[in-house]
Amino acid sequence: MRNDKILREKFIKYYSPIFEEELIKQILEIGNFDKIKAGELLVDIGDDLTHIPLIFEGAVKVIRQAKEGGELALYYLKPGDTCAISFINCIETKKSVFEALIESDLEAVFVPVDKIDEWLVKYKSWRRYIIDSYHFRLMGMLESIDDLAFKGLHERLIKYLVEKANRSNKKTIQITHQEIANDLNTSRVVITRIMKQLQDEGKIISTRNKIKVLRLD
DNA sequence: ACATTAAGTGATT
DNA sequence: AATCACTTAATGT
Repeated sequence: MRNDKILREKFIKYYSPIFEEELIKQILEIGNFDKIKAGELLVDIGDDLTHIPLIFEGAVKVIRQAKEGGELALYYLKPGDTCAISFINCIETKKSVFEALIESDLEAVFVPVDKIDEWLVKYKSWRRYIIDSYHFRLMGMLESIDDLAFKGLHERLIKYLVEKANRSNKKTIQITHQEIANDLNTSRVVITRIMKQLQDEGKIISTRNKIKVLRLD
């Protein structure tokens, strides 16, 4: 539509080692290249999914929402990822059962549904990519279930902070206790208390809207 | 200066 | 580990 040149170059750089040339050409021709700002809602529950994103910058948080208020961060999409869950949604023309929020400024190419299906037959690298994506998403969710079932909040919080810091490659993350509580499906007070404990142990420095992760990874 | 939002805390379940 | 009820601190207008 407009000046996508930089995005296209970035896409090529990231995906040409994975996809065969012909497929790259196809995506360049058909895909919608887009940038989306952090904080925006990419997919809401009930949305029709017409495209899947191939990400090459930023991160997306996929959230499960309970009917009555509760929510839980399930997994995160990073550069190189796509969400094959949305792919099956597309094929079945069902509505999304998850919410997807842009965690950090996103750059991705959006591929329409019908092409996904077509390429599965046509390109080996695409098949590999989609199948792997399924696998990774499943493992991501399994990990979330394990954490929820077998780990205490203390441990879950540490992991949350470390992973969040790693995703952005920064030691200092910008977030409130309330937001963390939402992602972990607990209350703010509990997060505040554990946070204080971690601070006393010298593992983090917590100030308003900011947490500096010191020695955890 | 005042209002709003984030974080800290004791007591109770 | 959750909830309540309140306090204190930081920030925006």
